[in-house]
Amino acid sequence: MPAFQTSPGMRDILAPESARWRAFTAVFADVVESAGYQLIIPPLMEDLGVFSRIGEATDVVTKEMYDFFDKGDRHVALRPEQTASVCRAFVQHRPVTPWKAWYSGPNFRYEKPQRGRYRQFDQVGIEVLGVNDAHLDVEVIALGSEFFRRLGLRQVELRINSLGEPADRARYVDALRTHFEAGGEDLSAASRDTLTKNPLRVLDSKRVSDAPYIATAPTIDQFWSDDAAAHFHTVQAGLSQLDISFVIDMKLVRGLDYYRHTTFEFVGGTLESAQNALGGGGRYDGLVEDLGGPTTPGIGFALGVDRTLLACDDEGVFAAPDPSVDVFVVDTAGGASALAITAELRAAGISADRSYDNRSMKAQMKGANRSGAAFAVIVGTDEIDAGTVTLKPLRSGGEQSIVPMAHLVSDLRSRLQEANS
RNA sequence: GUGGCCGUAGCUCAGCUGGUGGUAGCGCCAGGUUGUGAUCCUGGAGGUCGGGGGUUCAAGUCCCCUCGGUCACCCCA
Repeated sequence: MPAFQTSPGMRDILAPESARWRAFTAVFADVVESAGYQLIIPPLMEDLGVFSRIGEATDVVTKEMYDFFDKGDRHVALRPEQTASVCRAFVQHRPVTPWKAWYSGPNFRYEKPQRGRYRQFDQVGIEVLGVNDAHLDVEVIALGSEFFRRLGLRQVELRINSLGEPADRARYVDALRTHFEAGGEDLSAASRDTLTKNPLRVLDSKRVSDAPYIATAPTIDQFWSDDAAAHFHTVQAGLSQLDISFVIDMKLVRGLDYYRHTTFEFVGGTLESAQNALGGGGRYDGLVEDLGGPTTPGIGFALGVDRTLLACDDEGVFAAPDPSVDVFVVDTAGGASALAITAELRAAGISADRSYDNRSMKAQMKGANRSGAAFAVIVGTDEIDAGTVTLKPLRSGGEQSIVPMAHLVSDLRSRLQEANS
Protein backbone atom coordinates (compact mmCIF):
# COMPACT_ATOMS: atom_id res chain seq x y z
CA MET A 1 0.00 0.00 0.00
CA PRO A 2 1.52 3.33 -1.01
CA ALA A 3 2.17 5.91 1.69
CA PHE A 4 -0.21 8.32 0.01
CA GLN A 5 -3.35 7.79 -1.92
CA THR A 6 -6.23 10.01 -2.92
CA SER A 7 -8.46 11.26 -0.15
CA PRO A 8 -11.89 9.66 0.18
CA GLY A 9 -14.19 10.63 -2.60
CA MET A 10 -11.32 12.01 -4.69
CA ARG A 11 -9.73 10.12 -7.52
CA ASP A 12 -7.37 10.20 -10.45
CA ILE A 13 -8.97 9.94 -13.84
CA LEU A 14 -6.40 8.05 -15.90
CA ALA A 15 -6.32 7.06 -19.54
CA PRO A 16 -8.32 5.76 -21.26
CA GLU A 17 -11.12 7.16 -19.07
CA SER A 18 -9.54 10.62 -19.09
CA ALA A 19 -9.77 10.75 -22.88
CA ARG A 20 -13.41 9.84 -22.60
CA TRP A 21 -13.96 12.73 -20.20
CA ARG A 22 -12.34 15.12 -22.60
CA ALA A 23 -14.47 13.85 -25.46
CA PHE A 24 -17.52 14.14 -23.24
CA THR A 25 -16.87 17.81 -22.62
CA ALA A 26 -16.15 18.36 -26.30
CA VAL A 27 -19.53 16.93 -27.29
CA PHE A 28 -21.25 19.06 -24.69
CA ALA A 29 -19.47 22.19 -25.88
CA ASP A 30 -20.42 21.38 -29.45
CA VAL A 31 -24.10 20.98 -28.58
CA VAL A 32 -24.50 24.11 -26.49
CA GLU A 33 -22.21 26.38 -28.52
CA SER A 34 -24.37 25.59 -31.52
CA ALA A 35 -27.13 27.34 -29.56
CA GLY A 36 -25.11 30.44 -28.72
CA TYR A 37 -23.89 29.51 -25.27
CA GLN A 38 -20.41 30.65 -24.33
CA LEU A 39 -17.98 29.18 -21.86
CA ILE A 40 -17.63 30.65 -18.38
CA ILE A 41 -14.82 29.53 -16.09
CA PRO A 42 -15.67 30.65 -12.57
CA PRO A 43 -13.22 30.14 -9.68
CA LEU A 44 -13.31 26.98 -7.62
CA MET A 45 -13.62 29.03 -4.48
CA GLU A 46 -15.98 31.83 -3.54
CA ASP A 47 -17.11 33.78 -0.54
CA LEU A 48 -19.23 31.43 1.53
CA GLY A 49 -22.19 33.79 1.23
CA VAL A 50 -22.48 33.08 -2.50
CA PHE A 51 -23.38 29.50 -1.75
CA SER A 52 -25.47 29.95 1.36
CA ARG A 53 -28.18 31.37 -0.95
CA ILE A 54 -28.57 27.93 -2.47
CA GLY A 55 -30.75 26.85 0.42
CA GLU A 56 -30.52 27.37 4.13
CA ALA A 57 -32.25 24.06 4.70
CA THR A 58 -30.20 21.95 2.31
CA ASP A 59 -27.47 19.57 3.35
CA VAL A 60 -25.39 20.96 0.51
CA VAL A 61 -25.15 24.22 2.41
CA THR A 62 -25.46 23.17 6.03
CA LYS A 63 -23.34 20.03 6.19
CA GLU A 64 -21.38 19.37 3.03
CA MET A 65 -19.51 22.57 2.28
CA TYR A 66 -15.72 22.59 2.18
CA ASP A 67 -15.41 25.95 3.91
CA PHE A 68 -12.52 27.58 5.71
CA PHE A 69 -11.00 30.92 6.59
CA ASP A 70 -8.22 32.04 4.25
CA LYS A 71 -5.10 33.88 5.37
CA GLY A 72 -6.98 37.15 5.06
CA ASP A 73 -9.65 35.82 7.40
CA ARG A 74 -12.24 35.63 4.63
CA HIS A 75 -14.80 32.87 5.09
CA VAL A 76 -14.61 31.04 1.76
CA ALA A 77 -15.80 27.72 0.36
CA LEU A 78 -15.04 25.37 -2.50
CA ARG A 79 -18.04 25.53 -4.78
CA PRO A 80 -20.63 22.78 -4.26
CA GLU A 81 -22.21 23.65 -7.63
CA GLN A 82 -21.81 26.31 -10.27
CA THR A 83 -25.17 27.98 -10.71
CA ALA A 84 -24.59 30.31 -7.78
CA SER A 85 -21.16 31.26 -9.14
CA VAL A 86 -22.62 32.02 -12.54
CA CYS A 87 -25.21 34.27 -10.94
CA ARG A 88 -22.56 35.99 -8.85
CA ALA A 89 -20.55 36.56 -12.02
CA PHE A 90 -23.63 38.05 -13.67
CA VAL A 91 -24.12 40.48 -10.82
CA GLN A 92 -20.43 41.37 -10.80
CA HIS A 93 -20.00 41.92 -14.57
CA ARG A 94 -23.53 42.80 -15.75
CA PRO A 95 -23.30 41.28 -19.24
CA VAL A 96 -26.07 42.08 -21.67
CA THR A 97 -29.04 39.75 -21.55
CA PRO A 98 -29.97 37.19 -22.57
CA TRP A 99 -26.74 35.89 -21.13
CA LYS A 100 -26.12 32.30 -22.18
CA ALA A 101 -23.26 30.56 -20.40
CA TRP A 102 -21.98 27.00 -20.25
CA TYR A 103 -19.50 25.50 -17.88
CA SER A 104 -17.61 22.33 -17.07
CA GLY A 105 -15.59 21.51 -14.03
CA PRO A 106 -15.32 20.08 -10.56
CA ASN A 107 -17.49 20.78 -7.55
CA PHE A 108 -16.96 19.74 -3.96
CA ARG A 109 -19.32 18.30 -1.39
CA TYR A 110 -18.28 16.57 1.78
CA GLU A 111 -20.48 13.47 1.58
CA LYS A 112 -19.90 9.82 2.18
CA PRO A 113 -18.66 8.56 -1.20
CA GLN A 114 -20.48 5.94 -3.18
CA ARG A 115 -20.65 4.82 -6.76
CA GLY A 116 -21.63 7.87 -8.78
CA ARG A 117 -21.15 10.11 -5.76
CA TYR A 118 -17.77 11.63 -5.05
CA ARG A 119 -16.53 14.49 -2.94
CA GLN A 120 -14.97 16.05 -5.99
CA PHE A 121 -17.31 15.55 -8.88
CA ASP A 122 -17.56 17.12 -12.29
CA GLN A 123 -20.57 18.68 -13.84
CA VAL A 124 -21.28 20.25 -17.17
CA GLY A 125 -24.14 22.69 -17.41
CA ILE A 126 -25.71 25.77 -18.91
CA GLU A 127 -27.41 28.83 -17.49
CA VAL A 128 -29.40 31.61 -19.15
CA LEU A 129 -30.07 34.85 -17.33
CA GLY A 130 -32.51 37.57 -18.24
CA VAL A 131 -35.27 35.75 -20.11
CA ASN A 132 -38.68 34.70 -18.88
CA ASP A 133 -39.94 33.11 -22.10
CA ALA A 134 -41.22 29.56 -21.65
CA HIS A 135 -39.69 28.78 -25.04
CA LEU A 136 -36.33 29.21 -23.38
CA ASP A 137 -37.27 26.53 -20.87
CA VAL A 138 -37.94 24.30 -23.85
CA GLU A 139 -34.62 25.21 -25.47
CA VAL A 140 -32.68 24.46 -22.31
CA ILE A 141 -34.35 21.10 -21.80
CA ALA A 142 -33.98 20.28 -25.49
CA LEU A 143 -30.24 20.93 -25.36
CA GLY A 144 -29.94 18.49 -22.48
CA SER A 145 -31.87 15.88 -24.43
CA GLU A 146 -29.81 16.52 -27.53
CA PHE A 147 -26.61 16.04 -25.57
CA PHE A 148 -27.74 12.64 -24.32
CA ARG A 149 -28.75 11.73 -27.85
CA ARG A 150 -25.33 12.73 -29.15
CA LEU A 151 -23.67 10.54 -26.55
CA GLY A 152 -25.73 7.65 -27.84
CA LEU A 153 -27.95 7.30 -24.78
CA ARG A 154 -31.44 6.15 -25.65
CA GLN A 155 -32.96 5.31 -22.30
CA VAL A 156 -32.77 8.60 -20.46
CA GLU A 157 -36.11 9.64 -19.06
CA LEU A 158 -37.05 13.29 -18.83
CA ARG A 159 -39.21 14.24 -15.85
CA ILE A 160 -40.70 17.70 -15.57
CA ASN A 161 -42.74 19.63 -13.06
CA SER A 162 -43.59 23.18 -12.17
CA LEU A 163 -43.24 24.63 -8.72
CA GLY A 164 -45.30 27.64 -9.77
CA GLU A 165 -44.60 31.18 -8.76
CA PRO A 166 -43.14 31.92 -5.35
CA ALA A 167 -46.59 32.64 -3.93
CA ASP A 168 -47.96 29.37 -5.37
CA ARG A 169 -45.07 27.51 -3.97
CA ALA A 170 -45.58 29.11 -0.55
CA ARG A 171 -49.25 28.14 -0.46
CA TYR A 172 -48.35 24.62 -1.51
CA VAL A 173 -45.72 24.38 1.19
CA ASP A 174 -48.33 25.41 3.78
CA ALA A 175 -50.72 22.76 2.52
CA LEU A 176 -48.00 20.12 2.63
CA ARG A 177 -47.07 21.08 6.13
CA THR A 178 -50.68 20.73 7.27
CA HIS A 179 -50.97 17.40 5.47
CA PHE A 180 -47.81 15.86 6.88
CA GLU A 181 -48.36 17.22 10.37
CA ALA A 182 -51.63 15.29 10.42
CA GLY A 183 -49.50 12.17 10.13
CA GLY A 184 -48.06 12.91 13.54
CA GLU A 185 -45.81 10.28 14.99
CA ASP A 186 -46.38 7.87 12.10
CA LEU A 187 -44.17 10.00 9.93
CA SER A 188 -40.49 9.07 10.24
CA ALA A 189 -38.47 11.17 12.64
CA ALA A 190 -36.21 12.30 9.83
CA SER A 191 -39.16 13.49 7.80
CA ARG A 192 -40.65 15.30 10.78
CA ASP A 193 -37.37 17.11 11.04
CA THR A 194 -37.34 17.89 7.31
CA LEU A 195 -40.91 19.12 7.66
CA THR A 196 -39.86 21.91 9.97
CA LYS A 197 -37.21 23.10 7.49
CA ASN A 198 -38.59 22.43 4.04
CA PRO A 199 -41.86 20.50 3.70
CA LEU A 200 -41.33 20.12 -0.08
CA ARG A 201 -38.44 17.79 0.48
CA VAL A 202 -40.49 15.34 2.50
CA LEU A 203 -41.84 14.33 -0.93
CA ASP A 204 -38.37 12.99 -1.70
CA SER A 205 -38.25 10.61 1.24
CA LYS A 206 -37.69 6.96 0.39
CA ARG A 207 -38.58 5.70 3.86
CA VAL A 208 -41.40 3.19 3.63
CA SER A 209 -43.22 4.57 6.65
CA ASP A 210 -43.64 7.86 4.82
CA ALA A 211 -44.96 6.38 1.61
CA PRO A 212 -48.69 6.45 2.50
CA TYR A 213 -48.50 10.12 3.45
CA ILE A 214 -46.59 11.01 0.35
CA ALA A 215 -49.09 9.16 -1.82
CA THR A 216 -52.02 11.12 -0.40
CA ALA A 217 -50.25 14.49 -0.27
CA PRO A 218 -51.79 17.37 -2.16
CA THR A 219 -50.23 17.98 -5.57
CA ILE A 220 -48.69 21.20 -6.80
CA ASP A 221 -51.02 21.62 -9.78
CA GLN A 222 -53.84 22.61 -7.46
CA PHE A 223 -51.83 25.65 -6.41
CA TRP A 224 -50.59 26.97 -9.73
CA SER A 225 -51.62 30.49 -10.61
CA ASP A 226 -53.08 31.01 -14.09
CA ASP A 227 -49.75 32.40 -15.26
CA ALA A 228 -47.79 29.50 -13.83
CA ALA A 229 -50.12 26.97 -15.39
CA ALA A 230 -49.89 28.75 -18.75
CA HIS A 231 -46.11 28.84 -18.58
CA PHE A 232 -45.95 25.14 -17.84
CA HIS A 233 -48.44 24.40 -20.59
CA THR A 234 -46.26 26.26 -23.09
CA VAL A 235 -43.25 24.26 -21.97
CA GLN A 236 -45.08 20.97 -22.52
CA ALA A 237 -46.39 22.06 -25.89
CA GLY A 238 -42.89 23.10 -26.96
CA LEU A 239 -41.36 19.80 -25.93
CA SER A 240 -44.04 17.92 -27.83
CA GLN A 241 -43.44 20.12 -30.85
CA LEU A 242 -39.78 19.06 -30.76
CA ASP A 243 -40.71 15.39 -30.29
CA ILE A 244 -39.09 15.26 -26.90
CA SER A 245 -40.90 12.79 -24.69
CA PHE A 246 -41.32 13.52 -21.03
CA VAL A 247 -43.29 12.50 -17.99
CA ILE A 248 -44.84 14.93 -15.56
CA ASP A 249 -43.76 14.16 -12.04
CA MET A 250 -45.64 16.29 -9.52
CA LYS A 251 -43.33 15.08 -6.79
CA LEU A 252 -40.22 16.29 -8.57
CA VAL A 253 -39.05 18.93 -6.16
CA ARG A 254 -35.31 19.19 -6.79
CA GLY A 255 -32.89 19.62 -3.99
CA LEU A 256 -32.03 23.27 -3.97
CA ASP A 257 -34.28 25.96 -2.61
CA TYR A 258 -34.03 28.46 -5.43
CA TYR A 259 -36.16 26.68 -8.01
CA ARG A 260 -39.38 28.26 -9.33
CA HIS A 261 -41.67 27.35 -12.19
CA THR A 262 -40.23 24.68 -14.47
CA THR A 263 -38.06 22.01 -12.89
CA PHE A 264 -36.78 18.94 -14.65
CA GLU A 265 -34.57 15.96 -14.17
CA PHE A 266 -32.88 13.46 -16.47
CA VAL A 267 -32.93 9.93 -15.10
CA GLY A 268 -30.84 7.07 -16.44
CA GLY A 269 -32.97 4.22 -17.68
CA THR A 270 -30.61 1.42 -16.77
CA LEU A 271 -29.02 2.64 -13.57
CA GLU A 272 -30.64 0.58 -10.84
CA SER A 273 -29.21 2.68 -8.11
CA ALA A 274 -29.98 5.54 -5.81
CA GLN A 275 -27.68 7.63 -7.97
CA ASN A 276 -29.73 7.39 -11.13
CA ALA A 277 -30.35 11.12 -11.48
CA LEU A 278 -27.97 12.10 -14.26
CA GLY A 279 -28.76 15.75 -13.92
CA GLY A 280 -31.44 18.30 -13.60
CA GLY A 281 -32.29 21.91 -13.39
CA GLY A 282 -35.00 24.46 -13.64
CA ARG A 283 -35.96 28.09 -13.33
CA TYR A 284 -34.60 30.02 -10.46
CA ASP A 285 -36.06 33.47 -10.83
CA GLY A 286 -34.83 35.20 -7.70
CA LEU A 287 -31.31 33.90 -7.24
CA VAL A 288 -29.62 36.87 -8.91
CA GLU A 289 -31.62 39.19 -6.67
CA ASP A 290 -30.55 37.24 -3.60
CA LEU A 291 -26.95 37.84 -4.63
CA GLY A 292 -27.47 41.59 -4.79
CA GLY A 293 -28.33 42.00 -8.47
CA PRO A 294 -31.39 43.30 -10.26
CA THR A 295 -34.51 41.21 -10.56
CA THR A 296 -33.44 38.73 -13.20
CA PRO A 297 -35.02 35.46 -14.27
CA GLY A 298 -32.72 32.50 -14.75
CA ILE A 299 -32.82 28.90 -15.91
CA GLY A 300 -30.28 26.17 -16.38
CA PHE A 301 -29.26 22.64 -15.71
CA ALA A 302 -26.25 20.67 -14.54
CA LEU A 303 -25.32 17.11 -15.47
CA GLY A 304 -23.11 14.82 -13.45
CA VAL A 305 -20.24 13.60 -15.60
CA ASP A 306 -19.72 10.39 -13.61
CA ARG A 307 -23.33 9.38 -13.58
CA THR A 308 -23.83 10.13 -17.23
CA LEU A 309 -20.76 8.07 -18.11
CA LEU A 310 -22.07 5.23 -15.92
CA ALA A 311 -25.29 5.37 -17.90
CA CYS A 312 -23.19 5.23 -21.08
CA ASP A 313 -21.45 2.12 -19.74
CA ASP A 314 -24.80 0.51 -19.02
CA GLU A 315 -26.08 1.24 -22.49
CA GLY A 316 -22.76 0.30 -24.07
CA VAL A 317 -22.32 3.65 -25.80
CA PHE A 318 -19.74 6.43 -25.92
CA ALA A 319 -16.60 4.37 -25.54
CA ALA A 320 -13.26 6.01 -24.88
CA PRO A 321 -11.67 7.32 -28.06
CA ASP A 322 -8.88 5.31 -29.65
CA PRO A 323 -5.57 6.63 -28.28
CA SER A 324 -3.46 5.15 -31.06
CA VAL A 325 -0.77 7.14 -32.76
CA ASP A 326 -0.36 6.92 -36.53
CA VAL A 327 3.23 5.79 -36.60
CA PHE A 328 5.78 4.20 -34.28
CA VAL A 329 9.44 4.70 -35.03
CA VAL A 330 11.80 1.81 -34.34
CA ASP A 331 15.45 2.76 -34.28
CA THR A 332 18.13 0.09 -33.78
CA ALA A 333 21.00 2.44 -34.37
CA GLY A 334 20.98 4.34 -31.11
CA GLY A 335 17.90 6.51 -31.29
CA ALA A 336 19.14 9.68 -32.98
CA SER A 337 17.19 8.83 -36.15
CA ALA A 338 14.05 8.20 -34.11
CA LEU A 339 14.51 11.62 -32.56
CA ALA A 340 14.70 13.31 -35.95
CA ILE A 341 11.99 11.27 -37.65
CA THR A 342 9.37 11.59 -34.88
CA ALA A 343 9.97 15.34 -34.82
CA GLU A 344 9.55 15.57 -38.58
CA LEU A 345 6.39 13.45 -38.61
CA ARG A 346 4.80 15.34 -35.74
CA ALA A 347 5.55 18.67 -37.40
CA ALA A 348 3.83 17.31 -40.51
CA GLY A 349 0.70 16.48 -38.52
CA ILE A 350 1.34 12.75 -38.30
CA SER A 351 1.21 11.52 -34.71
CA ALA A 352 4.26 9.48 -33.86
CA ASP A 353 5.74 7.71 -30.87
CA ARG A 354 8.95 5.74 -30.32
CA SER A 355 10.73 3.77 -27.64
CA TYR A 356 13.65 4.86 -25.54
CA ASP A 357 16.71 3.43 -23.81
CA ASN A 358 17.94 1.74 -26.99
CA ARG A 359 15.94 -1.40 -26.39
CA SER A 360 16.10 -4.52 -28.51
CA MET A 361 14.29 -4.49 -31.81
CA LYS A 362 11.86 -7.07 -30.54
CA ALA A 363 11.03 -4.90 -27.54
CA GLN A 364 10.63 -1.87 -29.79
CA MET A 365 8.31 -3.78 -32.09
CA LYS A 366 6.24 -4.78 -29.09
CA GLY A 367 6.02 -1.14 -28.18
CA ALA A 368 4.98 -0.37 -31.74
CA ASN A 369 2.21 -2.92 -31.52
CA ARG A 370 1.02 -1.61 -28.17
CA SER A 371 0.92 1.95 -29.44
CA GLY A 372 -1.79 0.98 -31.90
CA ALA A 373 0.16 2.58 -34.72
CA ALA A 374 -0.88 1.68 -38.24
CA PHE A 375 2.73 1.69 -39.41
CA ALA A 376 6.15 1.07 -37.98
CA VAL A 377 8.98 3.08 -39.42
CA ILE A 378 12.14 1.03 -38.94
CA VAL A 379 15.62 2.52 -39.11
CA GLY A 380 18.93 0.73 -38.62
CA THR A 381 22.41 1.17 -39.94
CA ASP A 382 21.44 -0.25 -43.37
CA GLU A 383 18.68 2.34 -43.81
CA ILE A 384 20.84 5.17 -42.53
CA ASP A 385 23.59 4.30 -45.02
CA ALA A 386 21.07 4.13 -47.86
CA GLY A 387 19.08 7.22 -46.83
CA THR A 388 15.91 5.13 -46.53
CA VAL A 389 13.55 3.74 -43.95
CA THR A 390 11.63 0.49 -43.79
CA LEU A 391 7.89 1.01 -43.62
CA LYS A 392 5.92 -1.86 -42.13
CA PRO A 393 2.11 -2.00 -41.93
CA LEU A 394 1.11 -3.29 -38.49
CA ARG A 395 -2.63 -3.53 -38.61
CA SER A 396 -3.51 -4.18 -42.19
CA GLY A 397 -1.86 -6.99 -44.05
CA GLY A 398 0.72 -6.20 -46.66
CA GLU A 399 4.44 -6.39 -47.06
CA GLN A 400 6.88 -3.96 -45.60
CA SER A 401 8.66 -1.73 -48.09
CA ILE A 402 11.71 0.45 -48.30
CA VAL A 403 11.10 4.11 -48.97
CA PRO A 404 13.53 6.97 -49.36
CA MET A 405 13.70 9.16 -46.30
CA ALA A 406 12.80 12.18 -48.44
CA HIS A 407 9.45 10.59 -49.40
CA LEU A 408 8.50 9.37 -45.95
CA VAL A 409 6.02 12.10 -45.01
CA SER A 410 4.16 12.16 -48.31
CA ASP A 411 4.17 8.38 -48.49
CA LEU A 412 2.74 8.04 -45.00
CA ARG A 413 0.14 10.70 -45.64
CA SER A 414 -1.33 8.85 -48.58
CA ARG A 415 -1.10 5.45 -46.93
CA LEU A 416 -2.75 6.68 -43.73
CA GLN A 417 -5.51 8.27 -45.74
CA GLU A 418 -5.98 4.99 -47.56
CA ALA A 419 -6.08 3.08 -44.28
CA ASN A 420 -8.72 5.39 -42.86
CA SER A 421 -11.03 5.29 -45.83
C1' G B 1 -23.55 11.02 9.71
C1' U B 2 -26.08 5.58 10.51
C1' G B 3 -26.15 0.34 9.06
C1' G B 4 -24.84 -4.30 5.77
C1' C B 5 -20.96 -6.51 2.79
C1' C B 6 -15.85 -6.43 1.16
C1' G B 7 -10.09 -5.58 1.21
C1' U B 8 -4.64 -11.58 -1.09
C1' A B 9 0.79 -9.55 -7.14
C1' G B 10 -0.04 -3.70 -11.59
C1' C B 11 -5.37 -5.85 -12.76
C1' U B 12 -9.16 -9.99 -12.05
C1' C B 13 -9.30 -13.59 -8.41
C1' A B 14 -8.42 -19.02 -5.68
C1' G B 15 -6.91 -20.05 -0.79
C1' C B 16 -11.86 -25.60 2.95
C1' U B 17 -13.33 -26.72 10.15
C1' G B 18 -6.58 -21.73 11.71
C1' G B 19 -1.15 -25.70 9.83
C1' U B 20 4.93 -23.37 4.62
C1' G B 21 1.45 -17.36 -0.03
C1' G B 22 -1.12 -19.71 -5.61
C1' U B 23 2.48 -24.12 -11.85
C1' A B 24 -4.04 -19.35 -11.53
C1' G B 25 -5.58 -15.89 -15.73
C1' C B 26 -4.34 -11.05 -17.83
C1' G B 27 -0.38 -7.56 -17.86
C1' C B 28 5.09 -6.67 -17.52
C1' C B 29 10.41 -8.34 -18.63
C1' A B 30 13.71 -11.80 -21.19
C1' G B 31 14.79 -15.90 -24.40
C1' G B 32 13.26 -19.24 -28.53
C1' U B 33 14.14 -15.75 -33.75
C1' U B 34 22.33 -11.79 -32.45
C1' G B 35 16.87 -6.58 -37.76
C1' U B 36 10.47 -7.63 -36.98
C1' G B 37 5.16 -6.83 -33.27
C1' A B 38 0.34 -9.08 -32.75
C1' U B 39 -0.01 -15.70 -32.52
C1' C B 40 2.86 -19.98 -30.16
C1' C B 41 6.57 -22.13 -26.58
C1' U B 42 10.03 -21.49 -22.34
C1' G B 43 11.86 -18.79 -18.29
C1' G B 44 11.76 -14.53 -14.92
C1' A B 45 10.51 -10.37 -11.93
C1' G B 46 6.74 -8.68 -8.93
C1' G B 47 3.33 -9.65 -2.08
C1' U B 48 4.97 -5.96 4.73
C1' C B 49 -2.39 -11.08 2.46
C1' G B 50 -5.01 -2.57 3.55
C1' G B 51 -2.77 -0.91 8.63
C1' G B 52 -2.40 -1.69 14.10
C1' G B 53 -3.41 -4.64 18.32
C1' G B 54 -5.23 -9.31 20.51
C1' U B 55 -6.27 -14.89 21.01
C1' U B 56 -3.16 -19.26 19.76
C1' C B 57 2.33 -23.70 19.66
C1' A B 58 0.64 -21.60 14.89
C1' A B 59 -3.54 -16.21 11.90
C1' G B 60 -4.59 -14.43 4.88
C1' U B 61 -8.26 -17.39 7.91
C1' C B 62 -10.83 -16.01 14.64
C1' C B 63 -11.69 -11.21 17.83
C1' C B 64 -11.17 -5.72 18.53
C1' C B 65 -9.76 -1.02 16.57
C1' U B 66 -8.54 1.71 12.32
C1' C B 67 -8.09 3.08 7.06
C1' G B 68 -10.17 2.37 2.30
C1' G B 69 -13.99 0.56 -1.10
C1' U B 70 -19.02 -0.78 -2.02
C1' C B 71 -24.42 -1.02 -1.17
C1' A B 72 -28.68 0.99 1.43
C1' C B 73 -30.56 5.16 4.37
C1' C B 74 -29.64 10.33 4.07
C1' C B 75 -28.47 13.85 0.37
C1' C B 76 -28.02 14.93 -4.53
C1' A B 77 -25.24 15.38 -9.93
